[in-house]
Parts: sequence; structure tokens; C-alpha cells
Amino acid sequence: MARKTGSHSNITGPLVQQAAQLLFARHGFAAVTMRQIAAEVGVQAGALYLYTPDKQALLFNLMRTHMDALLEAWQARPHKQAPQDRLQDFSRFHIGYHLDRPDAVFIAYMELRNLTADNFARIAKLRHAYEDQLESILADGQAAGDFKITDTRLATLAIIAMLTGVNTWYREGGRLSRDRVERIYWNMVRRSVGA
Amino acid sequence: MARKTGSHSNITGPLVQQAAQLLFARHGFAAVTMRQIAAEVGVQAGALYLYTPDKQALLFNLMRTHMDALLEAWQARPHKQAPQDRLQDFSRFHIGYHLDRPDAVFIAYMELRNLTADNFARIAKLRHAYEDQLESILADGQAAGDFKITDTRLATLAIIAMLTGVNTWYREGGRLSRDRVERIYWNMVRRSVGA
DNA sequence: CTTTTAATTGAACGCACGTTCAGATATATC
DNA sequence: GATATATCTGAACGTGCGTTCAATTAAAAG
Repeated sequence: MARKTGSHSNITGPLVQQAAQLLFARHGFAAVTMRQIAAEVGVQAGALYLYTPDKQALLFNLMRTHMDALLEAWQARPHKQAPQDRLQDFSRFHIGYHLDRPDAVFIAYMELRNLTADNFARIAKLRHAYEDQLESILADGQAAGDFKITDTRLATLAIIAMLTGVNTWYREGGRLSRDRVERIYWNMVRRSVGA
Repeated sequence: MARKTGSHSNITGPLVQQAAQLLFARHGFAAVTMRQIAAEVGVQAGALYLYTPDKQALLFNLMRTHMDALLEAWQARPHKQAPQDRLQDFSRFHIGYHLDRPDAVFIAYMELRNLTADNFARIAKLRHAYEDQLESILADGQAAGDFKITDTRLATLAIIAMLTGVNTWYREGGRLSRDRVERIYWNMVRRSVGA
């Protein structure tokens, strides 16, 4: 029986996550098969189970890793003082970080309903923690009299929705540079909170 | 062979669309089977093919119907004159109309990638036409000196993303009434365009 | 009541799914 | 080079998929 000389790598774990991220983002979790992921990695379907207990864990780990990294990246930033500076920093960080990871962002927003109830709760908690970072900026600015916000919770959700929306249309090499987009959005965010 | 006395209705067409909408919104297009849709209607899977050529057409028709109705509902409104009044009207209309149809909205945003290329292009065209309704308001207000907008296209996308975001968190009977939510969002939209 | 037409069933088609596992192959250790 | 260990294959398991269609049942027409 003729046999191909398969080279057994040993760094396949990250490659599996990477392939799953690509395919989930492109076709959706439910539409992607384990065999497609295996083919993307260059391996047979059975081998995937050396690196993940099942398909669901693959999805959950992608989301958890993304949310953890997002929170950590934000908190690792040098903290500004003035609420307005902090809000500008958040706005530009959010746009930039999300534009750098379109696949992970897409999955984190679109595949929530394919998580088990337990896994969904864990991801929702992480998302809430991120939203709270923005809300505390808005609350501080409001308390200091820098912002004029009717409801800080609604302003938080509105701003995040607005900023994340950039991912749906921005393409590298398009009409506007990233820096220009970030500036324009920051301007709208600033005005929306009355600063 | 024992046989249930099935009552043959003859208004099953709309019921199929309704069942598909419910299930697609809840579980996602790819995760829903024709047998589940049939069960929701109270019929066997084969009978669905009296009302749709295939599963894809079911999805496309849901989206097309939704976008057509959205555009028509907006255009059927009495037209205001002043850009600021038109923008307020659009903001409140968008929130209200979308909150009334969470399933259709969810599908229209989440299942785009499950459309064939042809069908996707048709839906994208309808969406663009709706966005243009807002953009022309912003352009008119800008020309009249009522608004201070850096880029009307970006402002259009930002505002729509912000308004549509309400659907992800609003629940009837929650902390804020619909009217209050509409007012708060209108306030943020107004400020974001410098009016 | 009889005939015609519309609606529906239930079984079947070929295919692909997620997952398991015995056996084969590659790498690491001595 | 022999042994031990990690990695991977290829086939198989039971299950369910979208879709088709002859046969059946209900409703409409005469």
C-alpha cells in the first residue's frame, strides 16, 4: 500500500486553533466540519482530538483567549489621568485592536449562540468586564463635569457598538487610513458624550 | 396501519416562513434542519417543498422581505423638513422598527455569509439603499450648516451601528422604557453630528 | 355521490457528520 | 541500534442531513 511520507510536526496545537479561527470566521461554526479544519492544518480528522476534546471546546477556547487578551491588552496600557484623554485612548485602542483581529472579533460576536450555557456565561462575564472599563471612564468624566451623559450604561453600549461597527466595513487600502478613521470616530464619540 | 387524522390547512406558506424565522434566529441557519422547521409547523419535512424550492430560498426570502418592508416603512412616513427633525425621526424609527422585529433583524445581520453570492449581492443592495436614506439626511444637514460632520459616510455607518446595537440588550420591562431609550439615543446621535 | 385537484405522508436516496480507536509511523532517550 | 513515547492515519460507528417521490388523504368542483 503506497504511503505518503507524512512529517509529524509537534506544534500542531496552535495551528489547530488558527485553522479553526479562520474557518469559523469565514463560514460559521455550525457550517465548518472537523474534516475541513483537519485539511486546513494538513492532517486527518482524528488527529485533531489530540489537541481538543471536541468541537465545542475549540470554539470556546478561541473566544476565551480573545477576550482575555483584549482585557489584558487594555489594562497593560499606560493609564492616562483626565477622563477625556482616557476616553480618546479607549476609542482608538478599541478600533485598532479590533481591526488587527477581524476573525477573532467576528467569532466573538457571531457565535455566542453556539456556546453551551456554561461557556456562554463565562464569555458574557469577560465581555461585561471589558464594558466596565469604558463605563468607569464615562462615570468618572460625568462626576468631574467633563461629560454630559444621560445614562452611562447606555452610552457605554452605544459607543462600543459604534466602534466595533468599523470592523464590518473597513478594508486596508481603502478611502481612509486607519489613523484618519480613528480620529473621525473619536471625534464622534467625544461629541456624543458632550465633551 | 393506524393513521392520525391530519387536518390539511392551506395557509401553510406564511407559517413556514414564520417557523424558519424563529428557528434561524434562535439557533442559526446552518444549525437548523428542515425537519425541525417542519415540526414547528406541524407537518412532515417533505411538505415544506410545496412552499419553498430549498432551504437557501427560505433564508433569502426572509431577508429580502425584511429589507423591503424596512425601506417601505421608512419611506411611507410623513417627510419632515428640517434636517434635525428628519434625523430625530430616523433615529427613533430605526430603534422602534428594529425592536419590533428582533428575529428578522438578527437574521439579516448574522446570516449574510450563508447566502449564495447572488443573493448576498441583492441583500447588500437593499441595505445600501437604506443607509443612503440616512446619509442624505446627514449630507443635507451638513450643507445647511446644521451639522458638523467630518465624513458623512462614516457618520452614517457609525449611527446605524449604534442604533442597531439596542437590539442586543433591550428587553421589554427592563430598567428603561422604549420611549426613554429612544430619547437617550437620539440625544447621543444629535450630539455626535454636532447639532 | 363521483370526479378532479391540492395537500401531505412516510420511506428512501446518497452523503456527510462528530467522534473513536487499533495500528502504523515518527521522534526522543539511552 | 533498541526501546519508549508522542504523533498520526484510515477505517469504522451510529446518526442525521437536504431532498425526492409514489402513494395516500383531504378538499373542491360537478
